[in-house]
Amino acid sequence: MASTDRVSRQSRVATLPPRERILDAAEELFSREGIKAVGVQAIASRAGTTKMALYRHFATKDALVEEWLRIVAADYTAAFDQLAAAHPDEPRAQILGMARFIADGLPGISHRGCPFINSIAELPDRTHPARRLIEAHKAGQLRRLNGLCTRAGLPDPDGAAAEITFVLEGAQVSAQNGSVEHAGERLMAIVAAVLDRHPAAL
Amino acid sequence: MASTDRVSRQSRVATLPPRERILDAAEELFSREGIKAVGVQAIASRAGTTKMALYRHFATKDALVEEWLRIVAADYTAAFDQLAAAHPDEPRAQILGMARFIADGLPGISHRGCPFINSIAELPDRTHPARRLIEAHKAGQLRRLNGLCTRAGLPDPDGAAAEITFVLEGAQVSAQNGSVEHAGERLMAIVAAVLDRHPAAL
DNA sequence: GGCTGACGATACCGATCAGTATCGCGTGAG
DNA sequence: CTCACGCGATACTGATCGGTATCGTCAGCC
Repeated sequence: MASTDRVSRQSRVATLPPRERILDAAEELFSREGIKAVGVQAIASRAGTTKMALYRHFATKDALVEEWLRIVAADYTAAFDQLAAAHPDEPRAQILGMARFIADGLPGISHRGCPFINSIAELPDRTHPARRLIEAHKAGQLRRLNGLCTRAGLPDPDGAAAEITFVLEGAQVSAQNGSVEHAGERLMAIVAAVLDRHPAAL
Repeated sequence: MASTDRVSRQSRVATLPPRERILDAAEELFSREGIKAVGVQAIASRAGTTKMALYRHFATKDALVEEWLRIVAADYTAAFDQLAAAHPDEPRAQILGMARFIADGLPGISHRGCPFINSIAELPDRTHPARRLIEAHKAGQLRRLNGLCTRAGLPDPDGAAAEITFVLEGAQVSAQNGSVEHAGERLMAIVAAVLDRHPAAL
């Protein structure tokens, strides 16, 4: 009856229950090498356990992939929710905060890329649960951006939300392939310009 | 990379030499399923030949991947060169042409994504020849855009080139994951707005 | 104290992978 | 005519894949 709820991201790795260690190992390896490139044996080894233990907690490798992506998506959502709570009536600050969150993440994922963009490349089947999860997450993110642009009083909130989405995704892709330097600063400048293009209603 | 090119190639599959049939099959399967998901046997079968014939023309699977990406990159470069030849002294028209080229390609790759973005996700090793090829291609594309923005008289050509790059990449990602509707129209409107934001020097 | 169930270790399964060896056929060049 | 060679077909190698079976051990709980 061990609680499966989120344990704060502290380095008590050695004492973490197997399921959490497996998810940590999966996060590490899937992000670094890709889904198909990583075998369940490698994940189990890095988690300091065995394949059998892994399969006691996850029915299949696909289920583990799905759970990993679910956690990543939840982390993003939580960060954005926190932003919303910190700036409840400042949609512009929330949008800039989201951009800052992505921009600050760029060095960390540098040359490796966004887990969603990378994973969807390995999930061509649109009916795959993990792919559905990614698409739902991206749709929700756009919906959030759309609401913020509307509340920010932008004249074309749909267009602005689409543009910001493009720029956020594109910055991650360009940071990964190394073509654009200082992608984070560029990203922030562009999003700020989109907002500055029209007077602040709030 | 134009779809008409691929179609015409495919309709004459029966008469093409084995090497070309293999490259066509690789294009089809790698784009649709991903690199790791496709075995050399599947490529040979779809090309109407055998693994042995494949290995007579390509030393390894990696070499075939590399050659495929080289062709895709060359197709993009050829299309942009053609644009440059058609509008030699109209950098704005060239930029819009590039955006149009990407926008028109979105429905074709819909929900499958750009081959470069997808492939780089499966090539985490930055020293891999195929990855080097992608990075060089993307760097060249940004260089081209940079030159065009400069010649178009934009006050901040580096910033504009980065923004257009972000938007082009982001549109492809968003079309793939299905979050943004009418990504092509959005893309064209944004690029046009970037250019319209400053007076046309040419 | 005795039971239950999670855990680690190991060995195994069938399938598939990239890559190789071999052989027979056909065709085109000398 | 003949010889060489590209080609298709088949069979094979050794490694690795996802997933399963089995067993000994140990910790918690009634």
